[in-house]
Amino acid sequence: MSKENQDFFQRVYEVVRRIPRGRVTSYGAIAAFLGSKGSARMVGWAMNAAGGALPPVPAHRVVNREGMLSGKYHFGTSNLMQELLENEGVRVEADHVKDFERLFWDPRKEI
DNA sequence: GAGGTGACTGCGA
DNA sequence: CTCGCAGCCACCT
Repeated sequence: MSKENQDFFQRVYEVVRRIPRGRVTSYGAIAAFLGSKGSARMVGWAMNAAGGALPPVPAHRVVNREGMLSGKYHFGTSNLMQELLENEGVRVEADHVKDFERLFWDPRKEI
């Protein structure tokens, strides 16, 4: 783990923690905001490592570009991610965020 | 040291 | 319209 990697992870966490309650964003949007445009996978990996991060990172607010809960199987249980979202007022149907375009939070515009 | 994998995305067939 | 492929980069075997 190099120093820059840690920094990258920290930046990802910082952005994710700024996502307002009841809103969502995409891996690609975060990657683009951090300057690693084509590295959406790294954002996903950062979420994988976010499990033990403090303060906690609301990884459930990060979905893929279609609003699909692609990472739900990385949570404790497969339905935990959806429950967390619905608990915040985000409607989820068939693993898809409803009104995704309306709930989408773009760090490039909001920060 | 080399090859495979993946919480993604965009483009071409 | 759906399906497949290449690019991306850190981690795991």
